Amino acid sequence: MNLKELATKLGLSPTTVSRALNGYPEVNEATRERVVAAAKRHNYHPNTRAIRLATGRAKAVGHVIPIATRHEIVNPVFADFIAGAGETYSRNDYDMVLSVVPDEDEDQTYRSLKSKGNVDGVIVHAPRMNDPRIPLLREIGLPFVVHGRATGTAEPYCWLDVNNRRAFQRATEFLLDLGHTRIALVNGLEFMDFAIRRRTGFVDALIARGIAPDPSLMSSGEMTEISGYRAAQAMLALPDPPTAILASSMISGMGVRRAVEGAGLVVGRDVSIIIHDDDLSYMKNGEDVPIFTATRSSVREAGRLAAEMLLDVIAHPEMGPRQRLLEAELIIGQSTGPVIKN
Amino acid sequence: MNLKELATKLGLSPTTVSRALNGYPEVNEATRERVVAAAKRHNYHPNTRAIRLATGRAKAVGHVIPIATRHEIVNPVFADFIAGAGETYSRNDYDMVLSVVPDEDEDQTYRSLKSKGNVDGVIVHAPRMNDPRIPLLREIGLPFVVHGRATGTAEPYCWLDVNNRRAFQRATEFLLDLGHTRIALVNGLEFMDFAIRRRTGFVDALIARGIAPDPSLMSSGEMTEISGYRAAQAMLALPDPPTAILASSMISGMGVRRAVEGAGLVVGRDVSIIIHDDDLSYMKNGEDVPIFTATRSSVREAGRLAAEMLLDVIAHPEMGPRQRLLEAELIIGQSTGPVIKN
DNA sequence: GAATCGCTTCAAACCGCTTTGGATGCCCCA
DNA sequence: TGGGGCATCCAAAGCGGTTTGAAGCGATTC
Repeated sequence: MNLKELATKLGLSPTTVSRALNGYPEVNEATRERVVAAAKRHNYHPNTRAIRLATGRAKAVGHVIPIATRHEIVNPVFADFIAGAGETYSRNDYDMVLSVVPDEDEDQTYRSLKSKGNVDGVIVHAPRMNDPRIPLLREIGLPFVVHGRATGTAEPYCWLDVNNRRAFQRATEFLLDLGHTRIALVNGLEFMDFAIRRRTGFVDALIARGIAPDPSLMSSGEMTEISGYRAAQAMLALPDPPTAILASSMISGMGVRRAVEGAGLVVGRDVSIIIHDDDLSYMKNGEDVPIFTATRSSVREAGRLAAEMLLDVIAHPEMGPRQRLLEAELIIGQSTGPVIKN
Repeated sequence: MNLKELATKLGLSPTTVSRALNGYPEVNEATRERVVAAAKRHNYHPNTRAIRLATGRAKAVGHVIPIATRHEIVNPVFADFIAGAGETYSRNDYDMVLSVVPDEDEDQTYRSLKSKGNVDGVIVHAPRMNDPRIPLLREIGLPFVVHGRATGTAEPYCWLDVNNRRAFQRATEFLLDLGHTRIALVNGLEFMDFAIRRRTGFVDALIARGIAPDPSLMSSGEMTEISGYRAAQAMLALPDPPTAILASSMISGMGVRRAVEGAGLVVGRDVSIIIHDDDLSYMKNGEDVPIFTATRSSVREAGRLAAEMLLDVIAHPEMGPRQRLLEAELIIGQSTGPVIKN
């Protein structure tokens, strides 16, 4: 069943039927009801391909996933973000198209997405310092929203980010207030923008209390269990080991916990741990793992909001770049406690 | 730059230009080269929306992700599968569209995907027994490939699956050969088809050796760390605890390991563990976690192959349902050893 | 009673490509 | 020398919607 057939069946022109279904004002209310009823009865759904050609809009949004950087993208955080964004798209009748490409093709993928008209906009994932994708997308004129920020980019652009600096600053202050002075950071890869900001927050908080950051208590690596384990294990073997550790994710935090327990120490008593909790839907802090003190910010919610922002940018590009900074909450769990004096 | 403009610039008709670019034989080779060169020079890319309308094909494949079942779908296994399938789509110039919908809307989503013409086919994820999606998709005539199988479905359909039964049977036999007789299964949710098959393989192997399966050594639940931990912990507390445990995933296997170590036992000596390893790209057995003995089958490769199968079905529907059964390999790691006699 | 106006409706153009059904020119052979 | 065959190329008709410009018509206005 297509428009023309439906129109014939109703004894109306395609024009009127189209307008009736799309809520245009210049059609008689009685006619509209007749049309809507017939559409439902005949199970008529306008052909998306035709709509797209006629309107010149794709009604679709792209997410480009480079695959050589194997750890940072195909990961649970990404899956949750996608799930959140997908909810927004479904609600707004947009398609979400994922492009999985070798990362040397990423540029070309954006260009062809634009010139072939597959999508109306894209979400940029995992920004790095001076991320080249931002000037590229501006140049080719493809609307975009960055999940995170890219330090070093001069021109304003759309982004949605968690206040990573502030979150880690607060977490560090919380540990300092508990009397800890030997505090370690098990960070993500520090070419990622979020990791840079987290370290900044951590360092700032220490300096504000007159504590010089100790390089041997700061590590950077992939946010895996083993990576967290190794970093923590090495630090705990130092002559002057940390009494508190900040981990950049729940996964690496689990590695940290294993290292602590493996050293015969008790989490929350001998060593405090604070993690950053992305509130992953398949691995809840306190439900799927024993509860950690954490800076929490739902990455799924971030996906929802970033998608909303993108749809808004697509609908109203004239309104200029939007930005939004989400604050993480500090959840007090059982993995932290006052420093033990001896 | 569109077809008409390019044709004008070349002094040719759109017909000829289109044919030249699409490799049709009825165009002079010299002309074709001229056209191809001009297309490249002007960076011409045919508009996807127009192609789709004109050809009546979507050049896109759908993956429907229901969201209420929070654990089973938005999980790392799914992300890896998607990544694999996405590679295939990119190579074949197909779009991958993800629909994230509340699971009560799943039926309606398939129907509208079909009638609105957004996709040419879909992949069905996480099949259950007598899965209603299979008759539905057949009814509405949307080509599909199931990742896994649905026990109870009479009519033949396309699927790609790992031989879960055989894999768990072999793993169990391996443990039996090491002298274990108290072997436990920490399975996934048993309304999922793959979990049913794994249990079957496990039970069959025991019975073949004259061992009656002990219900208290068989658990079923979500494949999370904590779930594996709890199940193993309970089993180890039994009067006659297992000396070997089969875990349905690496994640739950890590929980099992933690329970074993927490009970003061040594993995691979006091208690053997075998996991099923989906060969996840962000969490490699032996690289990101200490090496487990495992039944291994790459879910990412499964994604690649399932996508290829689907594209093939779309291109040649007349060739009927295809099926493909992948065998898992048995990887001998350090988490298994002969039973200790006492 | 003619001109005007708002409310409805429609015919036709258009989006940018593919594809059908010729048309043209040229060579070859009877 | 005329007709058939082949190699090229093109005009025009879709694909299934949206959108522009205009028309029909009863009511209102002067």
